[in-house]
Amino acid sequence: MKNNQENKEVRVRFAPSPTGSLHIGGARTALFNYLYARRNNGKLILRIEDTDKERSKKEYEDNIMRSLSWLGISWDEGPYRQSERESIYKEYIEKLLKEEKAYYCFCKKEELERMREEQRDRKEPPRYEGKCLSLSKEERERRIEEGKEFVLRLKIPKNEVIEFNDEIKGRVKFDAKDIGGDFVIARSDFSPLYNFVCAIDDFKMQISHVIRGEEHTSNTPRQIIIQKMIGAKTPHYAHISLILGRDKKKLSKRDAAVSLEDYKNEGYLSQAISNFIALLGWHPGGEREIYSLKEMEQLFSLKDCQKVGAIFDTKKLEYMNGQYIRKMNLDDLTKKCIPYLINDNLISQKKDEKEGSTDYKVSETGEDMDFEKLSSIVSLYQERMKKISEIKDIADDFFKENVLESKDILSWKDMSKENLIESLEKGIRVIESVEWEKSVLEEELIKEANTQKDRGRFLWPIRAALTGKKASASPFDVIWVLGRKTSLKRLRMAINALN
RNA sequence: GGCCCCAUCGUCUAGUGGUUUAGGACGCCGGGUUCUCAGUCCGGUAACACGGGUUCGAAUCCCGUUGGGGUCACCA
Repeated sequence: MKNNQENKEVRVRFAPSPTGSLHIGGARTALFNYLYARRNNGKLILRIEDTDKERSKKEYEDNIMRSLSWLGISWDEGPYRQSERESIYKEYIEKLLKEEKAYYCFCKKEELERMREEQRDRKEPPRYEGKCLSLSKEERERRIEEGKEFVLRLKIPKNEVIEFNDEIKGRVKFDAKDIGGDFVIARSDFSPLYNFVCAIDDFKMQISHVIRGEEHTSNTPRQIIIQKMIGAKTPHYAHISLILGRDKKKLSKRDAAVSLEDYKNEGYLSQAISNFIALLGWHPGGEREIYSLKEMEQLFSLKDCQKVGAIFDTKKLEYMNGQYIRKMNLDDLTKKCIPYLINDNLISQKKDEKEGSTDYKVSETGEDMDFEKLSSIVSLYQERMKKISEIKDIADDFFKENVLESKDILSWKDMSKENLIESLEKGIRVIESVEWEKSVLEEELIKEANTQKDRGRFLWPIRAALTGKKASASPFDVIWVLGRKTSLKRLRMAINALN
């Protein structure tokens, strides 16, 4: 006999089907389950719903688990795979058949489709009317003998109202006659279908709370019926509102980036993603909106979940990601930036044949570059990045031989060629003679800039010559990071370009 | 179409009958800092879908209308 303690244990599950990579919606469902388990000292079970053998792929299963881990979601049990539990389902199918709660159906697909169309035309809800229910035992056996294709259907009790208390939506009622008739629970090879395995597994795994997307609301009465038939207790249900695309429809593959891995690759931080998607449909109240996973684990409650779908707005995600990037320590940020620089062939990792602090090589110049230098480059853009991937575009000039694609970039307001050259030459003189100390460098450059009628006349050409960009970090920072030698070289190249 | 669910600024939301001239955040606009772009600081724009009730009082409760979403497979 189970004691109360055991009955009260919170057990939730995340049950993805491995037919695609983990996407934003699935990630949020997983997150809510995880948070709920943590908040209530419960367990999270990972269950792979791979009953569709055609569409299920191992690579997707791997992707899902990888993405969950990346997000910081860990599970306490599993992964269980439904493909490995077929004997359990078979047992129940046979039991139901024996008790005549399920039956064989030999109707052809085309036949059924025609029937559904007719029902639709008559403006009736499409449902299976139970044609094969009346087949005699002999007839049934004869057809099986003949090798006729069949499926197994569940005998749905008529005139019954299935009611459940949704933890988010409140009381939800379904009329048994509205759930589509005697639905199919297994194919002819006895391989079971979703609603059936889901109900069995939630029971077998003693799931206390089923937290899943709203699209499953209408499956709930079917699963409750099955649970009743096998004498299982129904778990609590909570259907969370959907994440919508810009078109206000369920977020789907059609929407730009939906796979979590895409976001990871673009340089979103997992903390930013979990924070952001959690707040899409959940809010603990008040005006705060930056929460760590740990904090959310303490605060999460189904009561604070929104009933309405939320549009996925990338702008705010970007903002939030920028916030998290700014909060990172520089070494960690640099480590995250390096793969993007390598991938863009701006730098390469040196084979560690020799001892030494130089770990990287600049592809274009062949120059060595150590981690410290890289992090000083990254530091200039920590406040400017929204996504890590931006580093390769925003800071590429640090890894190039010639940054000046066009001399046009050098001009500032109405300055003449002579004026520009003059500014660049002044810059060269300051850099050549100044004591190599960042504060002194900045001081001297500003002093020089202040002799102009506007500082831009001095600073813009220099910064442009140094970076080849309209937008960048300040010339002081750039010179300091670039170093005296490279800075002078670039300024001279700019003068040459003007002449 | 049947069934189910829902409805506060463009978006995410706070708000659970009076403390609200409806608060915050993103976005957008303007300004300060500034050679540029960011960042940062300051300010502004903008919403209770509509109509009936209930009540001394409704964004908050009830009903209806409209609108939106979900779902109706031998997918999950």
